[in-house]
Amino acid sequence: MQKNTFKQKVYSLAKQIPKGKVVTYGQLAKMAGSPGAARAVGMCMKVNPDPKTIPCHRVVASDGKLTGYAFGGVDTKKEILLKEGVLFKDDQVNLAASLWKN
DNA sequence: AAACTGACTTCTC
DNA sequence: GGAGAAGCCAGTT
Repeated sequence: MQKNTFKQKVYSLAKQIPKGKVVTYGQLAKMAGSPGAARAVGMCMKVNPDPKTIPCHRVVASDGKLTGYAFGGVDTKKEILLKEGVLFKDDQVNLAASLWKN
């Protein structure tokens, strides 16, 4: 199936996120080909068909804030990112050091 | 096909 | 600086 929908692009990009790095929804949406579709990106993560291959926990808000991730709350998400080697700034991710740049 | 929803972003008060 | 409202995009019902 060659639908190549926005969702598919988002998944492909999410899988390419390197360990110890994070990306914002707006950034991901822009890479997917639709800047401003941050909300759509978030929805794609929610439907996340392969949470094992799609590190949705590496996707954060524009300010590096941990949003969503109902697996246990932002607390669990923060722990995971911390183990990945992501730099944290209190309750936010240090985008200055851990923001993934394609 | 139309309307509503949603893990967002940005502006304004 | 914090809280509230409006806007934009894609998906689901």
